[in-house]
Amino acid sequence: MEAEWPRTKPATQRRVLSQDLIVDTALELLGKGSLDTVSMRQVAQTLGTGPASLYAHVGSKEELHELMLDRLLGRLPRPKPDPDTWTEQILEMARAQLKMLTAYPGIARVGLETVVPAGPNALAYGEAVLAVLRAGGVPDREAVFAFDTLSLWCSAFAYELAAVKTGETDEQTIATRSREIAAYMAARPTQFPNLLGVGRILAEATPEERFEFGMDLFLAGLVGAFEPRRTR
Amino acid sequence: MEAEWPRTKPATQRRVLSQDLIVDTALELLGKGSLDTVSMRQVAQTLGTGPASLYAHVGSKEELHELMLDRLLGRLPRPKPDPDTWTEQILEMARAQLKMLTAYPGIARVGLETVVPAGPNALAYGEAVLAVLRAGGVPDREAVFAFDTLSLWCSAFAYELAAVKTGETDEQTIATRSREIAAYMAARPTQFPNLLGVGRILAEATPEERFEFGMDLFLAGLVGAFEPRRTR
DNA sequence: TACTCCTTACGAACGATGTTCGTTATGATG
DNA sequence: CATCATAACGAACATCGTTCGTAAGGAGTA
Repeated sequence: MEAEWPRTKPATQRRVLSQDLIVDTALELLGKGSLDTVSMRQVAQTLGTGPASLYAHVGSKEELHELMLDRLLGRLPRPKPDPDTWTEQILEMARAQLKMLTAYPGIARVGLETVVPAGPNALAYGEAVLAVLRAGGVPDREAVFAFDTLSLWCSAFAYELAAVKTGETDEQTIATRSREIAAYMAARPTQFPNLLGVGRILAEATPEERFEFGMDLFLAGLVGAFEPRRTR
Repeated sequence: MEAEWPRTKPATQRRVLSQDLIVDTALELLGKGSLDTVSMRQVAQTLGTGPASLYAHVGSKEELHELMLDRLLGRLPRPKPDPDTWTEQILEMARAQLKMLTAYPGIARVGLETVVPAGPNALAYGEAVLAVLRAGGVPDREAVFAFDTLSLWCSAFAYELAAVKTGETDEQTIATRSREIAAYMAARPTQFPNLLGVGRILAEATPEERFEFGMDLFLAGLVGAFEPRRTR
């Protein structure tokens, strides 16, 4: 039995990295942390290597983040357009989008920061939303703008939610702040005649309620915008 | 004439820092850069000192950012509620909010990340918006939710715009990407029957158009939500 | 005036980040 | 079997937020 000769290079054979593997690992990390925990070093360490190794498959951290978002967008449902139920289809798609964005907290930020979502899945999803809108009779201009508004709304809402989800903003901190605010306003009743009474409505509302309210406004406004006299 | 004796301590007398001065300096930096350029070190260096000196007046970078946002919120107009023109007043306030948020690109992110905006100016502005809404006859619940939706919409839109404004995403990069996307879709016409034709509508639209479209949807939906049969 | 004490200023350092450079090793190609 | 493009990787650089220990200034008191 021979003592092992000290190797100058690691015993394990050369790692086989790939863009898919990196994106997978990054998504796994994102699933249990915020976007900030998905650093080049963390991903590399999870893969048992150093950060420099990733740059052969990914141009930058930003590019990695966009790849992650596109991967997730590929999992969204793309229902077959139905002219009769198009508003419900849009609702369904928006809910799925929000659910996905909050399941991977922090990825919403990528959607907001990416100026032009260029991934194939992003385009396919955009095509799907547009198809439903146009099947519903929404004119070209309104459909495109509505898609734009809808994407922004979902991403923004998910982004706001992510701050709480990831635990980077303590639940107790929120409670403390809310109490401080209430006390601050209560001490100046003449300054806040409106906020004082109704502030708790927002505090007690669930995120789902707030999201649905926005969606209701969006859909009602959209229908009214291109069918202003439907009942006539 | 005597040669100056080398002093062990800096020649300038002790600096007089203050929270206001720090926030002012930070805002000045933000005005000509992104939020990332407003680092503790940059602010300190602009003030001619080290980063540690700031922590006597500001708890953390996050707190500094919130202070900056609150300062800016204090400059927004708070019109006297007018039941006859309340929708125009809301429009005016939203436009002013967007203008401010884009004048200091990157500050919108703070608004999105801050779970509960607690600053006095944030509260005063919320009170003002709520006052206009209620003067217009919007019921309590709808008014509060509408305020929430409106804030999120403005912040999100400004955040998206900031990426372009600060130049951190090159104008040319956008053009290149758009061309790539167009080529990608043109090569797969059966896959993008809807996007292909109307994609350029969005590309050619100005940010103002997109913002106004969202505001139109918002206001139309809001009016319809609590006055569903106004014309009866 | 002399002494004490508390707040502020600040240099230095710690750990972590994204990215680049130069150097190996590997697997395919000729 | 020799060659070579490319992936892997160790080390380093500049930057970041934050903390610690120390020095200095002014206010309050004897």
